[in-house]
Amino acid sequence: MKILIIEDEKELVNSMAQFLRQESYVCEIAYSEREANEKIMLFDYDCILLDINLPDGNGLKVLEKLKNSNKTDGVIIITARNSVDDRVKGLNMGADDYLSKPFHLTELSARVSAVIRRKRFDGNNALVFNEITIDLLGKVVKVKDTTVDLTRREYDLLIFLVANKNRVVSKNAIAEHVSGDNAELLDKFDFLYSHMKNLKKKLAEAGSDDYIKTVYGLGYKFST
Amino acid sequence: MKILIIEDEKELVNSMAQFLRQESYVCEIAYSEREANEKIMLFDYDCILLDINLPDGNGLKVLEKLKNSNKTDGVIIITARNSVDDRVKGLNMGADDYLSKPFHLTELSARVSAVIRRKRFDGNNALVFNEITIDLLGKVVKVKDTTVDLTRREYDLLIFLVANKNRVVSKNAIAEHVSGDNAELLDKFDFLYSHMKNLKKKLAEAGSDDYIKTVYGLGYKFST
DNA sequence: TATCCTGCACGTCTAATACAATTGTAAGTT
DNA sequence: AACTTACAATTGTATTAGACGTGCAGGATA
Repeated sequence: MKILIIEDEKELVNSMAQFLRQESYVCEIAYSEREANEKIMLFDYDCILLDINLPDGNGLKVLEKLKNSNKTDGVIIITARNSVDDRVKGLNMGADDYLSKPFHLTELSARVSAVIRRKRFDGNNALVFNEITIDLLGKVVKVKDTTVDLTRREYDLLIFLVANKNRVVSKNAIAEHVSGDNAELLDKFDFLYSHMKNLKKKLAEAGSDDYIKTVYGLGYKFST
Repeated sequence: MKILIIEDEKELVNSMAQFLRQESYVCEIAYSEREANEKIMLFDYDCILLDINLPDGNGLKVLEKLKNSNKTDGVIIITARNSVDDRVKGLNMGADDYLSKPFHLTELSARVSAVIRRKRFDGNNALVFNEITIDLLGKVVKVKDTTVDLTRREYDLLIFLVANKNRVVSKNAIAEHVSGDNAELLDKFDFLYSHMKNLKKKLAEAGSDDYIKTVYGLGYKFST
């Protein structure tokens, strides 16, 4: 899962990013409205953390732009202690949640997780595809009652595919979403092939059908 | 175990929190309805102590909100001396227990413990996982009749893992729940590693199987 | 005082990625 | 059609960063 943090206080950003990465999110950072707009137009994020008070503009403009495009990113606005006004405006403009400073990082993490579940998985805590069960909260994948021990990357991969089920997802999209590597992605899919192989293998060994289809030249598709 | 105290009399709050911390609970405090609502929505608590008479609103509203969301936190309402009415209303709205002022701190502690057992452990006073037995009342852990002497932190750790059995709990979550420390530093997991090591060692020495699995990069999981 | 908590330094080991070799697919060419 | 060619994708192996375990010691706690 990929998160964009739009916030200019570097110290705060760093601790946020560090904490969320520890929770296995992929984090990117924008320090200004300009940067934020660029990133938002270029990439998809599962959740955007938006500080309303930016140095070079109003954070609400970022939100407006986002909502005018047809992006589905979840948005949590971050407001100063008592600016109820901004908070209300933000929620009216389609933000999914808010958080007022100062906040605990665990609060942040909990909210992010909730927004993502709401946006990507209809608010479900668990997903079921015939014999496959995924406990999103416990991060446990099962095939007919036998637990499949997945590594972090394998789990991320599966979740991303499932979040886009019945649609083909490109390798670029996967790579970016799972590893967040901004290095030139040209032909850098080796790691993806590896994880994909291991994921498929583990699922197959546990007795699952092949729901992950490779679409030659395009990417992969999780279909039911 | 984590408790939220919603109460505006600072002196009372302090003695409650101090006492409960000595009983090795992690305590947080909300002095108003607003604060309470924020915290409740953000965090999971094992038990919430709710004073009905708050300065900025009616405590019953907090309860209502809590029960309308699908949170599982246990609730003990605290009422003034003779307000039978509030007490009845509260219980009807799904509170788990009540306590009328003034009360002994030992009674408070006992009720908290009871509510937590009911909520988190189906009302059991003891948990059994094959050869492991945990006496929640006596805080005694046994492996096949031999008592395992755990320190406070080790015990807390075990209980937290057990309360989330068969799910992966992140190190962040553990640290928060067990120590309540919000210091956000790079090496903040060292103490966790230490306690985890000692806990595992003691259980193993007593002849227990390895129910605590480390999920590399994600956290730990107690699985049966 | 004795026990326990927590930070530090160092060692170990897992899993993530890079690298290399093989197989599979879909075009074009004759 | 059969063959060729250019990649796409799979698979196995090697390397390495970083997550985790461990022993120890000073300091807190009770």
